[in-house]
Amino acid sequence: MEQESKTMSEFNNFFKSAFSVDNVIFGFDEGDLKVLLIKRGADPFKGMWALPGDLVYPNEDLNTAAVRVLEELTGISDVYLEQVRAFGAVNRHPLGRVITIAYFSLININKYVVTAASFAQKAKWHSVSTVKDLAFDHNQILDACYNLLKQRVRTRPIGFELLPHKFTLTALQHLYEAILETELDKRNFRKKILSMNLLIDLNETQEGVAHRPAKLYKFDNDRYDKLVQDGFNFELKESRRKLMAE
Amino acid sequence: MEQESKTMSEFNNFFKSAFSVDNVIFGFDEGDLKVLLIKRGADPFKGMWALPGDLVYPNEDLNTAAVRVLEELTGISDVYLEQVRAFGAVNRHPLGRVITIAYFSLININKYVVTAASFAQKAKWHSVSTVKDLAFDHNQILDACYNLLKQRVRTRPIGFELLPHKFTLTALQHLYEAILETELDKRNFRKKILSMNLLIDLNETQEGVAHRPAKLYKFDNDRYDKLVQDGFNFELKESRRKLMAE
DNA sequence: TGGTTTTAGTGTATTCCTTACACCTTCTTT
DNA sequence: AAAGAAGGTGTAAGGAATACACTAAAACCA
Repeated sequence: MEQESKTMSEFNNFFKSAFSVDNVIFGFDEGDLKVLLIKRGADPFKGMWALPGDLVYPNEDLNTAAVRVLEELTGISDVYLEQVRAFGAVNRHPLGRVITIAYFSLININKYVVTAASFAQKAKWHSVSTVKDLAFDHNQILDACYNLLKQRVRTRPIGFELLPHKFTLTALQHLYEAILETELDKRNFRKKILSMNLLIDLNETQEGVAHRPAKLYKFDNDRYDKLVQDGFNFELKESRRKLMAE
Repeated sequence: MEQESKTMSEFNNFFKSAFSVDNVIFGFDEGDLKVLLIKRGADPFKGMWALPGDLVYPNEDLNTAAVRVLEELTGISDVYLEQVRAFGAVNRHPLGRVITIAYFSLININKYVVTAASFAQKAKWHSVSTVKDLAFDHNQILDACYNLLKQRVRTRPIGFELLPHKFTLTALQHLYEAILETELDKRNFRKKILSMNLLIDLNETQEGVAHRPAKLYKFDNDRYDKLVQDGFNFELKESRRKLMAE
């Protein structure tokens, strides 16, 4: 939303009420969950970091707009993308009534290419854990998206979307640990993940590491599709806290 | 949304783009999950059943609008209400671009009073399982809300919102069975529910039933609030299907 | 009034999943 | 060839989910 390239009169065309999409684009790098933010070059909130977004064109579906925002900024399409919810507090936008539909998407950070749009908008990856003081209500939006991601990652095998095509089990575990902000037991994690039969052993190993190289796996899309049709429920439990006790 | 009492010129004020809320109001009666629908008295979709909704006023928060729709129609406020998501397909509204934010709410059907608004709009409870051919994209919205309800009811103790203040364990079980469209084992259900210590035994029994009267319980709000603060996770499992086998 | 009807209410054994936990293997580096 | 670093593996114990059947309490009726 709130794209700065629009003139004020174009902007006014969308009012009295306008709607936008904002996209929380997650990536994973250096053992850390990242989010792609852009630095605002114009008021309101000039100079502050914000979620990438845009007003929705009159003849454009919401999902299409979210995909467009992602594609223009990153050059990537065909990724995991899900609507979270609408944010519509009356005063969330200083220039008028704008509600925004929040999306989150998961991309393999290595596929990210700096596009003209992302260059112009000074896009940069930030660690989710340290983000603060975003423009508009974007902190609130980020929180909501991150919470949904935490839930999704437990109940659907979407973590893979954040990794390269080929990955090691340790990388996968680190990803889950970063997202869930918890430590997982190596043996139990592997047992659980492998028991789902959603990984294909590529019979390849890492190269160029200064230790025993790990086996590489890829995600089994075909098998996943079959399981989804059947009502499959991926579930990953956190270490159980004892809460029922009085 | 799409309230018929607006004149065409008032309606036009909201366009080019307008947004509305639609509210899926669930109730429980006669062992059956119900949804409150209104019969449209004007085009578009004149004569068809639709979800209650309205355009959002320029200075009104989305949640406020959803509460207002519920209150005007039913006379009830202060109930469980949650946003589901936005629906914004370009052609979802025949008169122009209108996106809608879907909410669902849970009410005790006995508290429902026929208001002037609900009378004028011919509001009526329908069994969720038999609803079809709603106006606009309202079937799709109902489906999404029902799916979220199924999920919520497993992970949060919100079922109580649909029952009278005092209820029996059998009534509670029937409610869960209706929502989840599955049968539950009586003993296991009671064990699970009671082990959460979220019910207060009122030391009262049913009256006027032609069989052994059941004990009455009420929901323990205070204890629930404490548990929520602590990150409590209510969980109700379905009978486990064997899905991992190849 | 006693028998019939109807729903309420209760316990246990089995199975399966979750958890906790430590050592050997394989590769690189020096 | 020894040290360093991460990879990879199995088992026992505890706890939750499941399956399952009879007795208890009230109203109704003959």
